Amino acid sequence: MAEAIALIDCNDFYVSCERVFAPRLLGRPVVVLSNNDGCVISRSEEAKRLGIGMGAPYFKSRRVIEEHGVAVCSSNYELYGDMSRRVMCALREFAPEVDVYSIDEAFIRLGGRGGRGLEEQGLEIRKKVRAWTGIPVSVGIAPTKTLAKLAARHTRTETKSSGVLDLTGADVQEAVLGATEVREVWGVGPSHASLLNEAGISTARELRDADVRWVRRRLSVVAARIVEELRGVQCLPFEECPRARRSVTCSRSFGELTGSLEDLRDAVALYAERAAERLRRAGCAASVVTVFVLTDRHAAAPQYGNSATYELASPTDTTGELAWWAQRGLTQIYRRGYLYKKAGVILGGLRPAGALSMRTHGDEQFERARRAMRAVDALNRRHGRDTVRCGLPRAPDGRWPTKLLLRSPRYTTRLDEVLRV
DNA sequence: TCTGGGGTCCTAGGACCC
DNA sequence: TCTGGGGTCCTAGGACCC
Repeated sequence: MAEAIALIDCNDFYVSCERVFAPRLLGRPVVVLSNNDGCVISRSEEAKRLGIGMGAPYFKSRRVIEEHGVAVCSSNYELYGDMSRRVMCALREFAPEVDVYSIDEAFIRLGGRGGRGLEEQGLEIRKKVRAWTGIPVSVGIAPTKTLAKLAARHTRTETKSSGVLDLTGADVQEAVLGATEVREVWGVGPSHASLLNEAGISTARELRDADVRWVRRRLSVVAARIVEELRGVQCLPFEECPRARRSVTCSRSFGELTGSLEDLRDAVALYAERAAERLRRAGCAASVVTVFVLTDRHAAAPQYGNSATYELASPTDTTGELAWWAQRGLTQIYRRGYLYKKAGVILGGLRPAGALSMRTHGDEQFERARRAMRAVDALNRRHGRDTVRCGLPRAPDGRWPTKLLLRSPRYTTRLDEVLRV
């Protein structure tokens, strides 16, 4: 049996995570909101049927949510991240190499295993992941990643479906591609979809059969690769090892607007700290620091947005140094008289932190700072985030605790929040 | 009143070089 | 009359993903 690629896609992932620990949410419409309870970012099937849009502002769906008694959860990324790790662990039982694509999706390779068919293997994966983690998944099986994505999506939207679709056969490919709109193809966004539609290409099958040179010219090389992938030619490699990160961002919209530099300083200090923590967890050091501020683009008030970027003489992974540059940038770009909605810190020029020993050698101050970071990280890992903080924040948790009024307990990662029976 | 956060890659155009 | 040709690097902005 020829090798095939399977995409395992968790259904309505954030909602499903909430349901694992709160069975009262089963069978009823549920949505999960973004930070500040701003947008709907995950919906149960029941909620989708009520017409609640993906990414739609919460306040716009509020009426339908109240009318139909939709359960509403603030996002709980600690829980989702941990559940994701469990799902990926389960998948490793089926294939040694798992290509983790996002928090709720992964590719694995499927071959002939003891003569069992691909669909049968897909059903077993689905059953086991469900049993071990409580998360329902869809499985798409095909010769390429793009076709596997298409298969998983198709089986999820079909009303009578086993949750598994084997798209390796020519006939089933023909039928499914013909029934899939081009804008549903992975990598085709709204802009490319309307361009393709104008050219008379409206289904995935028509895109597959389009002139690849024309697609290359009018869209991009990425789009040309999609065409090849739809034809069954592998262009997107299976990635056994996670690719090296290129940047780390920490940014937030504020619960309320502010015009004060002091407020922005607090926010930027917190974001720099968070970004630096993530940087160290990834085992990286950064040599480029960017800080940005933005006003509320939805407001009628005067708009302003700016950023400052610094290239560091030598890379670092210490919070103090990174935060210093972020503050310096903030001083540069801050303008009085505007009401700010959002700020953020981006760390770039990433490289493995191991190479820092070059710099450490002979730089005692830097060496001390790095030892301090290791100690701080260890304490925070052991006793919970923000047990130790860097610098002197005005408020223990920043000025704007992100609004998370409806967040569920972090069942799997906080001892004081475990499920009580 | 109320619109998230974190990423990647590609392209076009300008600056600059020989 | 008649203005080369080819290359690299950088950046901003666009498009897409979840």
